[in-house]
Amino acid sequence: MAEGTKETGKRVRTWKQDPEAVRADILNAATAEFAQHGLDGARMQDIADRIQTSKRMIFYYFGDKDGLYRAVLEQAYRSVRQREAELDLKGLSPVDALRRLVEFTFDHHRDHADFIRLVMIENIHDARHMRKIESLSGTSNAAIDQLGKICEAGKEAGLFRDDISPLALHWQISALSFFNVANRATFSMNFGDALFSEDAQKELREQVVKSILAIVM
Amino acid sequence: MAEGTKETGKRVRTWKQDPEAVRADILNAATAEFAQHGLDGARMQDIADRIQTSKRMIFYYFGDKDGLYRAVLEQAYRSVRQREAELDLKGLSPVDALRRLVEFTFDHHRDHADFIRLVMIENIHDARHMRKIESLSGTSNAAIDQLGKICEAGKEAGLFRDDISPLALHWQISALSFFNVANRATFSMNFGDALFSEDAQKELREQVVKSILAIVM
DNA sequence: AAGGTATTTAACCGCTTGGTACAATTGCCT
DNA sequence: AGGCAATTGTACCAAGCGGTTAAATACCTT
Repeated sequence: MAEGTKETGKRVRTWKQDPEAVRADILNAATAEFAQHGLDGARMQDIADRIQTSKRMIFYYFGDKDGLYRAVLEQAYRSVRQREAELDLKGLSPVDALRRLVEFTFDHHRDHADFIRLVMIENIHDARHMRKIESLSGTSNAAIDQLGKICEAGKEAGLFRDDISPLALHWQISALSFFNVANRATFSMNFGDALFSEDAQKELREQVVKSILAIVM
Repeated sequence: MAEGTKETGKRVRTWKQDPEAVRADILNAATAEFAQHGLDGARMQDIADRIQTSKRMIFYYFGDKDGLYRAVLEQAYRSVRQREAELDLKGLSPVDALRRLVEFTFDHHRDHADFIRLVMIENIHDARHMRKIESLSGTSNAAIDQLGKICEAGKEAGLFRDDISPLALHWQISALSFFNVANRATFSMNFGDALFSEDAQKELREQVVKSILAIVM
């Protein structure tokens, strides 16, 4: 095992059986494990078993369970924020931009259930661990800025109301997109899974778009 | 300790130091513990410590940790459904009834954070435990019926659109009310806690009402 | 080639935790 | 009075778990 010839891409693989790759593997395995079982439910041994490594290595690279969890959380947030930043709304009218943003958020949440679950888990812990991560402690966020710009443009064009709060708007977009993924299990249990077919999801997404547009117009 | 003279209310206290009260105490303590720490994070010893009883009694009454958790979940859902059923919308116009229902849901979620947390936890477990509870396995639910009646009345009065889905409507009401409580920690972390002041919450609630009304009208 | 450092393996450790064995106690019934 | 079943207290256990010790291995430096 471990031909020791994996390529990270940049570095010429100085020697090591590519410790950065091991680190990355552990991080990904841990992400899956934590997302699936929560912080307390996750097992270090099971994380090691997901890849070809030993429990020892996890402690070697991440210190302890909490450190690993924090690293997972940090990477997850960083990825999401990056993908958010990549959304290009230039050239779109305020209405189209808003629609696009909502659709993107709705789809993005659906496509990244692991991230949603990590956020659920972190909320169960009252965001205790997030708070310790410096790179996440800032209250600034590109998502709000993006939304703020759309709102400004909309107001100037006389299309949107004057009293819109980008923050409250984001709150609502997030709420609907988040719930759709986070509470699927219990919602289905209580009311059936009719809303989660592909067709129903499309309708739901459109309902969300219309809801948001109704708020600003 | 245990004067052995507690009154449950009805029964004349045949003998025992009121085992039903003990059972109820355990259930309440367990509810708090599970809501706070999750299924895996909860400690049987800590539950016992919350009241004047021994770990032994918990196993005596509930079998094992899972059994206790299921009992907690069942009681929580039963309470919520009962309170939902007590909401009286008779005599209100469709619009007023819907507004009232939304406001009730929003407030109810806020007032029962423990229940919300239990649902979050159960979703992390893909509703695995709920599924084993017969009294919850039915897909029927009074909330939808109530909403269905309002929609019917609204349509007949020519106030509501024809193509409303009570289920999708409930989904949206739940989503907004749920997220407000469930994701408060991470949302505050990311965007500050401006939306969670009393005033902002009132505005948010009104925004939710308007959103829902916009869908049906 | 030798010394040094980063990485990896293998075995191990002690505490926590869910769960139990067993006896004692309590009140009811006959 | 004495048996019986429900309830409770005490002490305990085996397994699982996060974390560690110690030593080997691989590569780099000089």
